[in-house]
Amino acid sequence: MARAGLDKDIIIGRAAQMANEMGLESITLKMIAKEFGVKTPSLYNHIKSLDDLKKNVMIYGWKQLEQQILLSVVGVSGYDALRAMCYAFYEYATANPGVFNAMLWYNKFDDETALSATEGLFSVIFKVMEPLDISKEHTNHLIRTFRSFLEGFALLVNNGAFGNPISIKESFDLSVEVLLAGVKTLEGKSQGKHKE
Amino acid sequence: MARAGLDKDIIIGRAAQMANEMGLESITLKMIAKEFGVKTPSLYNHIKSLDDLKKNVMIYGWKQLEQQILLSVVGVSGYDALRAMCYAFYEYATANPGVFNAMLWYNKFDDETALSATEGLFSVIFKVMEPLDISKEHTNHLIRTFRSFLEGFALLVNNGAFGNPISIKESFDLSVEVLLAGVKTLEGKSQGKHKE
DNA sequence: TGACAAAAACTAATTAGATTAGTTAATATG
DNA sequence: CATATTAACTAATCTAATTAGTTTTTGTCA
Repeated sequence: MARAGLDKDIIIGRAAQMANEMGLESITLKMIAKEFGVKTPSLYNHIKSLDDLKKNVMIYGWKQLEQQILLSVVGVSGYDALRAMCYAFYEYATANPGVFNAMLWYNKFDDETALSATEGLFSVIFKVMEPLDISKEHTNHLIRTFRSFLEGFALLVNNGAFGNPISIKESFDLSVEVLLAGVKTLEGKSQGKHKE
Repeated sequence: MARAGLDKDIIIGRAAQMANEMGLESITLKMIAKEFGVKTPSLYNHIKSLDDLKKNVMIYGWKQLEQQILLSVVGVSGYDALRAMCYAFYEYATANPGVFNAMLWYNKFDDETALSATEGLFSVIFKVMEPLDISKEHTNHLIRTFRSFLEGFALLVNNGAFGNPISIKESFDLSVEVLLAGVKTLEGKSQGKHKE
């Protein structure tokens, strides 16, 4: 009955890795316990439930992604920075499909922890978009535009839902350019609804 | 032991409805059986498994969506038709969150049935985009662009992941205009990589 | 150092749900 | 009407999550 030296972070890290390897839905507490040479109920000394664990994997993912995105924009600015963030997102999401899956599904806003997991990322994105000549309100909407596209694209790639033989990379490249071109059309405009 | 008059389509329809009401993940065979006043194993006379049922809900959804999209473009053409399709997608996906969820998750391309569920929809989209002055190859990529954005946006809305107080409808409106503006920049261009 | 509180494992048991096997009753078809 | 098929049933199995209650380590402090 020697102790296995487990703790919450170790379990989260391993669960994340296993989720990437075999799919988020496939991981079970039994499997995770086995990885550590421990019986299933022992995990409950560190986590609240399987659902709680998956939520923690979600937070873990957003933190990692924030780091990657941060790295991607050092020394880059303007539309190039926006583009760089898109690629960083895509690379992380497709390289970590299980974790990304958790990021999609446990990312309800009603959850305080989920909120705090993404607020750092948001402030980075805001900083990158600030120098563009785009109104604050448009920027808020555009973040949703990009987020939707990026999460949707990665989801489809990870699920193998793009069946056509045409190149996925080219689709991504073109999509990003189309989005950026669309954003440029908003330069200098304030939001339409303003009664100024 | 009177027969309940079940058949596959009836079960799929009810499962779809229940998925919309309580979430795809929450439905169980026990609950569905109860709805019909039948014991759980009886369902197996009509479906192969719970997973099979969810896959059928997915197909059911794509068929319904195809109808809605078709309706949305009668008498409309060009960019207006593209815009109309976006709105039809959004309305269907958010009005049917459980079914949409199934559409996202069971839509692997490796599946013959999944393929056939969406090919009708694709041909509609192609027809709508044909009159635009956009190369065939760009069109293929752009379909992925729109699909990614639309699935991503609806996913985020349905999950309650947009926490900001800013209007979701305005975000969608702006996003669609940004995408359309981006698409217009491709008019008249053939794909860059061609060695002609 | 030794006692003890807290933490981490464990075993045993419960629950829930999917699924399978084998049985019986209703229905449709000749 | 006879019978084959279909649809329902009961009983049982399996898997996984979770809880309760017990034992063993381990770290701390007098």
